[in-house]
Amino acid sequence: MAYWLMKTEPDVCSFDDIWKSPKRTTGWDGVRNYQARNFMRDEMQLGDEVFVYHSNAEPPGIAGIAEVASAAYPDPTQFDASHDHYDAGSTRDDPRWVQVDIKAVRKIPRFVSLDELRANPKLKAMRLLQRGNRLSITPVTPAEWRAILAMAGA
DNA sequence: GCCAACGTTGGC
DNA sequence: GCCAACGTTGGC
Repeated sequence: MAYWLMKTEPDVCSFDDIWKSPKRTTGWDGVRNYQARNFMRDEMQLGDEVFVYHSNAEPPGIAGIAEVASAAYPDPTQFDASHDHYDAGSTRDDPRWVQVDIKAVRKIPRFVSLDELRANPKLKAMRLLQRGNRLSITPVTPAEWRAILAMAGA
Protein backbone atom coordinates (compact mmCIF):
# COMPACT_ATOMS: atom_id res chain seq x y z
CA MET A 1 0.00 0.00 0.00
CA ALA A 2 1.51 3.27 -1.13
CA TYR A 3 0.48 6.90 -0.87
CA TRP A 4 0.46 9.52 -3.60
CA LEU A 5 -0.34 13.14 -4.24
CA MET A 6 -1.90 14.02 -7.57
CA LYS A 7 -2.36 17.59 -8.78
CA THR A 8 -5.38 18.82 -10.63
CA GLU A 9 -6.62 22.24 -11.57
CA PRO A 10 -10.02 22.63 -9.93
CA ASP A 11 -11.26 24.75 -12.84
CA VAL A 12 -10.76 21.65 -15.00
CA CYS A 13 -11.47 18.82 -12.56
CA SER A 14 -11.92 19.48 -8.85
CA PHE A 15 -12.19 16.89 -6.08
CA ASP A 16 -15.93 17.57 -6.01
CA ASP A 17 -16.11 16.89 -9.74
CA ILE A 18 -14.57 13.47 -9.14
CA TRP A 19 -16.94 12.91 -6.21
CA LYS A 20 -19.92 13.65 -8.46
CA SER A 21 -18.70 11.43 -11.30
CA PRO A 22 -20.32 8.04 -11.95
CA LYS A 23 -18.98 5.63 -9.31
CA ARG A 24 -17.07 8.66 -7.98
CA THR A 25 -14.42 7.65 -10.49
CA THR A 26 -12.63 9.48 -13.27
CA GLY A 27 -9.85 8.60 -15.70
CA TRP A 28 -6.75 10.62 -14.83
CA ASP A 29 -5.89 11.58 -18.40
CA GLY A 30 -3.56 14.24 -19.68
CA VAL A 31 -0.33 13.34 -17.90
CA ARG A 32 2.46 14.22 -20.34
CA ASN A 33 5.52 13.93 -18.17
CA TYR A 34 7.63 10.78 -18.22
CA GLN A 35 8.37 10.69 -14.51
CA ALA A 36 4.70 11.01 -13.59
CA ARG A 37 3.77 8.43 -16.23
CA ASN A 38 6.31 6.00 -14.82
CA PHE A 39 4.81 6.32 -11.35
CA MET A 40 1.42 5.33 -12.77
CA ARG A 41 2.77 2.60 -15.03
CA ASP A 42 5.37 1.03 -12.77
CA GLU A 43 4.53 1.76 -9.17
CA MET A 44 0.86 2.46 -8.58
CA GLN A 45 -1.23 -0.41 -7.26
CA LEU A 46 -4.95 -0.83 -7.07
CA GLY A 47 -6.10 0.60 -3.74
CA ASP A 48 -3.15 2.95 -3.22
CA GLU A 49 -4.36 6.06 -1.46
CA VAL A 50 -4.18 9.50 -3.04
CA PHE A 51 -4.37 13.07 -1.87
CA VAL A 52 -6.11 15.15 -4.53
CA TYR A 53 -4.31 18.49 -4.66
CA HIS A 54 -5.72 21.64 -6.23
CA SER A 55 -3.08 23.56 -8.18
CA ASN A 56 -3.54 26.91 -9.89
CA ALA A 57 -6.18 27.51 -7.26
CA GLU A 58 -6.90 30.15 -4.64
CA PRO A 59 -5.70 28.83 -2.35
CA PRO A 60 -3.80 25.79 -3.58
CA GLY A 61 -3.93 22.76 -1.30
CA ILE A 62 -5.23 19.31 -0.51
CA ALA A 63 -8.93 18.94 -1.23
CA GLY A 64 -9.79 15.30 -0.64
CA ILE A 65 -8.87 11.65 -0.50
CA ALA A 66 -9.08 9.21 -3.37
CA GLU A 67 -7.74 5.81 -4.33
CA VAL A 68 -6.22 4.20 -7.37
CA ALA A 69 -9.10 2.32 -8.99
CA SER A 70 -7.45 0.67 -12.00
CA ALA A 71 -4.16 -0.51 -13.38
CA ALA A 72 -2.46 1.80 -15.87
CA TYR A 73 -3.93 1.77 -19.38
CA PRO A 74 -3.40 3.89 -22.51
CA ASP A 75 -4.68 7.46 -22.24
CA PRO A 76 -7.14 7.78 -25.15
CA THR A 77 -6.63 11.53 -25.50
CA GLN A 78 -3.16 10.97 -26.93
CA PHE A 79 -4.75 9.53 -30.10
CA ASP A 80 -7.35 12.27 -30.57
CA ALA A 81 -6.06 14.88 -33.02
CA SER A 82 -8.72 17.34 -31.90
CA HIS A 83 -7.66 17.08 -28.27
CA ASP A 84 -5.29 19.40 -26.42
CA HIS A 85 -3.29 16.42 -25.22
CA TYR A 86 -2.93 14.82 -28.65
CA ASP A 87 0.51 13.35 -29.25
CA ALA A 88 1.27 12.77 -32.93
CA GLY A 89 4.30 10.73 -31.95
CA SER A 90 2.33 8.07 -30.11
CA THR A 91 0.68 5.06 -31.74
CA ARG A 92 -1.99 2.59 -30.64
CA ASP A 93 0.50 -0.23 -31.08
CA ASP A 94 3.00 1.48 -28.83
CA PRO A 95 1.24 4.08 -26.71
CA ARG A 96 3.43 6.61 -25.03
CA TRP A 97 1.05 7.83 -22.29
CA VAL A 98 -1.01 5.97 -19.73
CA GLN A 99 -3.57 6.89 -17.12
CA VAL A 100 -5.20 5.25 -14.12
CA ASP A 101 -8.73 5.58 -12.81
CA ILE A 102 -9.06 7.57 -9.61
CA LYS A 103 -11.97 7.09 -7.23
CA ALA A 104 -12.90 9.70 -4.62
CA VAL A 105 -13.28 7.87 -1.31
CA ARG A 106 -13.45 10.43 1.45
CA LYS A 107 -14.16 14.11 1.90
CA ILE A 108 -11.98 15.81 4.47
CA PRO A 109 -13.36 18.06 7.22
CA ARG A 110 -10.79 20.76 6.50
CA PHE A 111 -9.05 21.81 3.29
CA VAL A 112 -5.29 21.88 3.92
CA SER A 113 -3.69 24.82 2.13
CA LEU A 114 -0.20 24.89 0.69
CA ASP A 115 0.72 27.52 3.29
CA GLU A 116 -0.28 25.14 6.09
CA LEU A 117 1.68 22.29 4.52
CA ARG A 118 4.77 24.49 4.35
CA ALA A 119 4.32 25.55 7.96
CA ASN A 120 4.37 21.97 9.28
CA PRO A 121 7.93 20.94 10.20
CA LYS A 122 6.98 17.26 9.76
CA LEU A 123 6.55 17.94 6.06
CA LYS A 124 9.87 19.67 5.48
CA ALA A 125 11.10 16.90 3.19
CA MET A 126 7.84 16.39 1.33
CA ARG A 127 8.40 16.15 -2.41
CA LEU A 128 5.58 18.56 -3.23
CA LEU A 129 7.20 21.29 -1.16
CA GLN A 130 10.70 21.11 -2.60
CA ARG A 131 11.94 24.10 -4.50
CA GLY A 132 11.00 24.11 -8.15
CA ASN A 133 8.88 20.99 -7.95
CA ARG A 134 6.43 20.78 -10.82
CA LEU A 135 5.78 17.07 -10.92
CA SER A 136 2.04 16.40 -11.08
CA ILE A 137 2.26 13.04 -9.32
CA THR A 138 4.51 12.61 -6.29
CA PRO A 139 4.93 9.88 -3.69
CA VAL A 140 3.86 10.61 -0.11
CA THR A 141 5.50 8.80 2.81
CA PRO A 142 3.34 7.12 5.48
CA ALA A 143 4.50 9.69 8.04
CA GLU A 144 3.57 12.55 5.71
CA TRP A 145 0.23 10.91 5.01
CA ARG A 146 -0.56 10.67 8.72
CA ALA A 147 0.54 14.24 9.42
CA ILE A 148 -1.66 15.60 6.66
CA LEU A 149 -4.65 13.50 7.73
CA ALA A 150 -4.33 15.06 11.17
CA MET A 151 -4.24 18.55 9.64
CA ALA A 152 -7.34 17.73 7.63
CA GLY A 153 -9.19 16.54 10.72
CA ALA A 154 -9.61 13.15 9.08
C1' DG B 1 0.25 38.79 -15.63
C1' DC B 2 4.93 37.80 -14.02
C1' DC B 3 8.56 34.87 -13.73
C1' DA B 4 11.55 31.06 -11.64
C1' DA B 5 12.29 26.43 -12.36
C1' DC B 6 12.34 22.70 -15.05
C1' DG B 7 11.54 19.53 -19.21
C1' DT B 8 11.89 19.00 -24.13
C1' DT B 9 13.54 19.92 -28.70
C1' DG B 10 16.68 20.30 -32.25
C1' DG B 11 20.89 22.28 -34.47
C1' DC B 12 25.51 21.38 -34.45
C1' DG C 1 26.28 14.58 -26.48
C1' DC C 2 26.08 19.59 -25.65
C1' DC C 3 23.36 23.38 -24.86
C1' DA C 4 20.48 27.40 -26.36
C1' DA C 5 15.88 28.23 -27.27
C1' DC C 6 11.47 27.38 -26.27
C1' DG C 7 7.27 25.69 -23.81
C1' DT C 8 4.98 24.54 -19.50
C1' DT C 9 3.95 24.60 -14.61
C1' DG C 10 2.21 26.82 -10.90
C1' DG C 11 2.84 30.02 -6.96
C1' DC C 12 2.52 34.68 -6.22
